[in-house]
Amino acid sequence: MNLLDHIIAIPLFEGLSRGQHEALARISVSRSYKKGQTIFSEGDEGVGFYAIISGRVKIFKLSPEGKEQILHMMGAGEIFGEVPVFTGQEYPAYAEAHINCSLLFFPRNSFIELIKKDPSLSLNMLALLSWRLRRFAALIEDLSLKEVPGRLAAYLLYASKKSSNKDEFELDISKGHLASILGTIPETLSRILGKMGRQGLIRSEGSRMRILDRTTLEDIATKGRKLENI
Amino acid sequence: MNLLDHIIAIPLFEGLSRGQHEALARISVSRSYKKGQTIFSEGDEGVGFYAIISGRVKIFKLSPEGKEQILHMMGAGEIFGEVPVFTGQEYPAYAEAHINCSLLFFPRNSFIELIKKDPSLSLNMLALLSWRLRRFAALIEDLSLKEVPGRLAAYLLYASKKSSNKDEFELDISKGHLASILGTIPETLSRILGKMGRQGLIRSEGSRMRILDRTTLEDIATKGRKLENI
DNA sequence: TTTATGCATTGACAAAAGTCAATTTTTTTA
DNA sequence: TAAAAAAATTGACTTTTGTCAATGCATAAA
Repeated sequence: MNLLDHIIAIPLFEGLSRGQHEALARISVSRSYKKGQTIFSEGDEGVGFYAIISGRVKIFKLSPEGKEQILHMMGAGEIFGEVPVFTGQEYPAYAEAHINCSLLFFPRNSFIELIKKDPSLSLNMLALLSWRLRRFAALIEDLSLKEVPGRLAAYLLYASKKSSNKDEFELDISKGHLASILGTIPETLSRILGKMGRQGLIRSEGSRMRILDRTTLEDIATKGRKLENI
Repeated sequence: MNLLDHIIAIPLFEGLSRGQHEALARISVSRSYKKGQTIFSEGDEGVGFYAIISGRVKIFKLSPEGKEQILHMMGAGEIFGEVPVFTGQEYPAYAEAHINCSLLFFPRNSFIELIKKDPSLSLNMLALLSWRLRRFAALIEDLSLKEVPGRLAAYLLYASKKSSNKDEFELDISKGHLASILGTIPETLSRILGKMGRQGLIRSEGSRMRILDRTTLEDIATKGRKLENI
């Protein structure tokens, strides 16, 4: 697959003209990262943003003690590092290759030039940022208004919907990472998964999950219903 | 002050031409809200966004039990409700007049027309959304990686910086609202303020706050240092 | 002034989540 | 395949935060 095809496959650039795609191809830079490699750190100068051609990228914050809160796990076609492109400041979080990654880098200045000439490109970008704000608002709501079982139930329902909408699915991240996404620690996650299993809500074998009682999970996720203490 | 002057005073529209300001004036609609009145609810169709001419607006999420998490408290010159303008969906949170408000409403379709003709307007909008993302990322970090004393210390330092950067300042919201902003409840906030007072970090008399030991507060806010148990 | 009304504070207690350490399981790689 | 490393689980315990109820305090209305 050549560069232009990769660019056309990025949803952010959907609906743009051939000429716009070519202009984007001209300013983009291909970069590869090995699993575990840092792409940028919080506080680094925001010199441009990235699109994922293949691989997965973890975006996260770190506490002083080293605990991480994952903000996103991103996959092919997704964009990250775009915030400082428009505020002209540092990256607000860390980005790390979760597996080997092939990325396209778009330098800030060239991209701003392009967008100035091109309102349709900026409308796509506005939609992307708005989407992200919506997801962040939901995450803030979860973190502050729900307890861990509620956040986990919401995640499981979301994950099952995302992967074919069947009751049985495979977690595509480790449980340690899931704990971080939920804003908790592996021990707590493990205990709650255990409780949910004992109550017949789910079956969890390694990364293989099966939802057994969707209704109760939904009540826990959205109505704040509690888990029994078994 | 007339409509055009109000529009010129909105930071989002900074740097735009006279003609652009006039176009914005033409599509805008003046609206007033009394203290406590709902401006929109989560789930309402996103028909446009608002700018605050005067007053304060509370943007918040509600848990099933009715507990609220404040996402923003906004004041004159600020913009809210812009997310569904670009994603074309519902408002993702509630907006309520915190005191009597005078607002300008910008209908979605007219605004999109304007932005399509005008890259500089969209660059301003992109910067605004990016700023907001940055703030949300910081809030997520606080909620998931810091305990309540850390979040409170960060808030106090921020509030003192915002209001003249002196050690003494006035809280411009009630303590109940502050608790919600910090993702906790008034009782917990009250206890932690008490502890901080007894340890000589702050003096809190009603809404009048004085910072006595900035260094320790900073350690609590950023390094996860703990409060003594007094 | 007196009486409401809403907000803030305090105490006793309960629940939720985190820490630390030990152990088991899984995955990696030598 | 075996050994080593990483990840997940479990138990005992602590800390943090929330709940409920009572009380105090201030502001505003009668």
